[in-house]
Amino acid sequence: MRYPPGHKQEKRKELLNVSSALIKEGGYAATGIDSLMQAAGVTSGAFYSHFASKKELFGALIAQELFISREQWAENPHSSAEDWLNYELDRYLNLRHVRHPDAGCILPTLGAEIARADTSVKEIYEEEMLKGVAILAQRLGSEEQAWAMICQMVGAMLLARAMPTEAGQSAILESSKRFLRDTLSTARK
Amino acid sequence: MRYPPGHKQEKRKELLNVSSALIKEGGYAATGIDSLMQAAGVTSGAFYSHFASKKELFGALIAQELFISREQWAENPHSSAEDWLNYELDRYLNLRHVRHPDAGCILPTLGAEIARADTSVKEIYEEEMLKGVAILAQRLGSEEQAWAMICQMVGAMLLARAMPTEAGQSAILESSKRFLRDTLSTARK
DNA sequence: GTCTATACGCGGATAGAC
DNA sequence: GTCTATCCGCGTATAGAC
Repeated sequence: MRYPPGHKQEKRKELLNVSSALIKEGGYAATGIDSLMQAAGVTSGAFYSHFASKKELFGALIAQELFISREQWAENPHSSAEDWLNYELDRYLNLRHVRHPDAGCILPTLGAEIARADTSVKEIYEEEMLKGVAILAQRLGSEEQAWAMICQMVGAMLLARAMPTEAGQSAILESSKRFLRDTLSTARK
Repeated sequence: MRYPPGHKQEKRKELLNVSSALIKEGGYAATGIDSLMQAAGVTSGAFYSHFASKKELFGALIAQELFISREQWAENPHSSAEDWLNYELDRYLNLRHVRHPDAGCILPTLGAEIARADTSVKEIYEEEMLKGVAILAQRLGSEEQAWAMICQMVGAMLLARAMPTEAGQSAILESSKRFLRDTLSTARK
């Protein structure tokens, strides 16, 4: 069968999207290529027509996911510093995000596995993170505050997801939200 | 089932200690019982004389590790709020901790896997975390600040460990440290 | 309690037909 | 490109000897 030009690139992207959700849900190490490809409607053999290895998939997944995260910042409609911040805090630190890691930020769910990965994977992570911090620093006024905001949100999501009850999850989310709202507000300057 | 005699209790604790280090290093799912028991000098068959399953080990590991973390807070020699805080920030947010997850806090390295575990495991996590937050809240003045400090430190360690270079790791650690130092200082009250 | 041996399934990756 | 079939190793857990 003959395929239209660009078909392979599109198929690769499709496999990547399906894999991203499943790996964010179940973890990188724990999710096999078989189940990823089954979810995409092909067999595991087809995987290697698009990726050289599972590690390459991991790197591509990180780059794509962090790119998407930055795009979401750009969609924030508010111009005032305070409104912009509140919008971001509500978008990240909510129970829907806690319950759906497959559709959320890659950092709370896969950060520890990136830390255990090869240097080649970590370099992709670094490059994408530095782009994000640079953008955020323009909004907040300093790179220090940009890193602090990211660490706070990622840590809160990580610890909230491990809580067995909604009450416990909310306690963590709301604490971090109020804390960032107070400490990053322009009123402090 | 009867409770084991003292000798068995000690052996169980020894297995737990060895397992903790290896699992914090390599991840819970990725580290097999074979390699854990090999490091402890026994065979995998012996494991099941002390634990009903790998999940039970995971729960016991979480309880023990979070207990140890609380004990470390108690060892802080400073009485003034500012000195106490600076001591904790330096103890947690440093490059040695980044480089040695096997000897460090369980939350950055295993938090995501706790989030994916059974409710029984999460309940152990919740119970131990609430004890810790209560202690920290006494120091900082509110539970909100206690949660915020923990989330910030855990998030910073998670994201710093994924950085491929020491410079990148330090940028994150120092940002979080200065941020918490400024925002949690008693001067704000 | 700990050992050896084993049951049984899933992991990543490859070869060759179509 | 995708399929089926397969290699080979590791995963948890159990059975039975000592």
